[in-house]
Amino acid sequence: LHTLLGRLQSLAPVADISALANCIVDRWTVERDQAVPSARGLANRLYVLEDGFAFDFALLAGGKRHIFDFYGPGAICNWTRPEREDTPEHILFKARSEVLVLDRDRVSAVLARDGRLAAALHEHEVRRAMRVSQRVRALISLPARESLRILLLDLDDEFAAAGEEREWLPMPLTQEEIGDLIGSTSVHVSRTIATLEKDREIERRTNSFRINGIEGLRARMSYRRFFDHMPMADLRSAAMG
Amino acid sequence: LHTLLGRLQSLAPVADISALANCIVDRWTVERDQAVPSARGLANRLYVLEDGFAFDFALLAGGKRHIFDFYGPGAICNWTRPEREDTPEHILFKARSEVLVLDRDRVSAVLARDGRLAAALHEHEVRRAMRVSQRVRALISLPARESLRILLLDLDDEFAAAGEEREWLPMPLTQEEIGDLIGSTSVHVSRTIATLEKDREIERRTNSFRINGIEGLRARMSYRRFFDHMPMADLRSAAMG
DNA sequence: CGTGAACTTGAGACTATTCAAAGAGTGTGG
DNA sequence: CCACACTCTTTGAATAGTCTCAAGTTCACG
Repeated sequence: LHTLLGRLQSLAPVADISALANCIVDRWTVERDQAVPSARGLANRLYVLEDGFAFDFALLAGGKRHIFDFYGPGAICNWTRPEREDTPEHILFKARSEVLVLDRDRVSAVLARDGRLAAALHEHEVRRAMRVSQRVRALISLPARESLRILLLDLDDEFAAAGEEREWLPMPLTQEEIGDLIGSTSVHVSRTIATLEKDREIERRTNSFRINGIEGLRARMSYRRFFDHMPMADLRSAAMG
Repeated sequence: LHTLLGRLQSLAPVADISALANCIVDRWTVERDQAVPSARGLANRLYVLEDGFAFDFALLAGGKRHIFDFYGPGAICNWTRPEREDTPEHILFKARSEVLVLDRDRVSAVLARDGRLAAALHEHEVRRAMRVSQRVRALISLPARESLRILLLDLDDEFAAAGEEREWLPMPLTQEEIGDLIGSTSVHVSRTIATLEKDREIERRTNSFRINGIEGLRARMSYRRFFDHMPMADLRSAAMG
C-alpha cells in the first residue's frame, strides 16, 4: 500500500495507513490484460492498484467501448459504489499490474476511526472526479487533436499523483484504447499523434511520450492540474479566484 | 417551493418542506435570459428554479461555450459546491423563469434536523449526476444524431422529474444552445433535427417536440431513466441486476 | 408592421471513419 | 540466435460526418 500512501501524503499529513493493510483480502498479479466486472457480486471489494495501470469502461448500445477514467500506481480503481453507476462497468487491469483487493466494510470501519485518513482519501477521489470533468468538457466540444492533448496532460497528472514525475511520460494505453477514451478510432489516433509529432509538439519512444513545452501547453489550454502536490488549502483558494 | 416538493415526493415520502421556505433570502423573476457566475461571492447561495428553465455552462480555452447540464422546474441549479468545480461556472436562467435564492447555511441546518429530507435531496442530485454521466458517454463516443436523441430523452426525463410528463416535449433551448450542449454547431443541429423529422422519428411544433415511439427509442439506445417516479428501492435493485 | 433573433439552406473545406493491407514491435519456443 | 505467431501501428483510398461562411427565411414580439 506504499504507493497509495505516497499519493495521500502529498495531499495531507497522513501518518500511516497500516490499518488499511488489515483490510487486504487478496492480492493479484495480473499476467495479461484482464477485465473484471466492477459490480458482479464484488460490490464490497475495493481494488487498489499497487503497481501498473488500469482503466474502467462500459459498452454502449452499439457495442462501442467507452473508457471513462484510468488509474496509475496507488490509485483506487472503484471508489464510487457500483450501484451508483448508470451502466454496468468493468475494470481492465493492464498486464504486469499488481492489485490489492480490500474489503469495503473493513475500510469503512478504519475510516470511521481515522478522520484524517478519510479526509485525504475523499480529497483524492474528489480531485480525480474534477479531472474527469475537465477532460469530458474537452472531449465533447473539441476536435481530436485537442482531445489528445488533454489526455496527455491528464496522463501526466495521473503519474504525478503517483509520484512519478518524469520527462518521458509512459503510455500504457494502446491507440485503440486511446480512441475509446477520447471518442475516436485507433486509425485517427495514429494519424493525430503523427501530426503532433511532425509539428514538434511531442516526441516519441516506444511506449512513452515527451511533451515539448508542457507548461506552455497547459497555459494555452487553460489546463488545471489536480495532483501537482499543491496543499488542499491552496487548491481551494485557487478555485475561488 | 412546491415544484421542488413535487420532485422529492416522487422519490421518498417527504411530508413537507416548509422549513426550507425560511431559508429563502430572495426571489427573482427573470425577464430576459440572464447569466450569473455561480461562485463569485455567491458561494453560499442556492438557486431553486421555481418555474422556467436554466442551464450551467463554462467557457473553454478557445472561447467555446460548453453547456454541462440543464434544469427544469423544481430543480436546484447549483447543488454541487462551486469551489469543487474545475472551471469557473455560470448559470443561465432562461427568460420568464422564477428563481428562489436560498441561504446554503440555513439549508444545511434544516437538513441536519430532517434526515429524511436530506436523503431525498441527496438522492435527487445523485440521480441527476448519473444522468449526466450517461449522457456524457454518448456525447463523447457517438455521432450528432445519436447525441441529439440522448438529449431529447434527457429533456423528457427532466420534465418528468418536474411532474410534467406530456406527449409534446417543450424545447426551451435554442439550436445554438443544443449545439453547445452536445458538442456540435447550430447549423449541424438544424440539419440533424431535420433528418430526424424526415425519418418520422420526431415531430415538431413551435418550441416543442414529439418523439414517435419513445419507449422503443429508449430500448434501442439502452437509455436508463432516472426520474420515472420509481421508488428508491426499486432503482437500487434495478442497478444491481 | 417593423425589428431582431432564431432557424434554414447551399457550397466548399476540413475532419473523421471504414476497410484493407502492409509494416513494426514483442514475446515464445526451437 | 532465428523463426514464428501475435498484437499493435501505419498508410492509402474511398466514404461519411461535421464545420464555416454567407445568404435567405421564418418567427416572436413589441
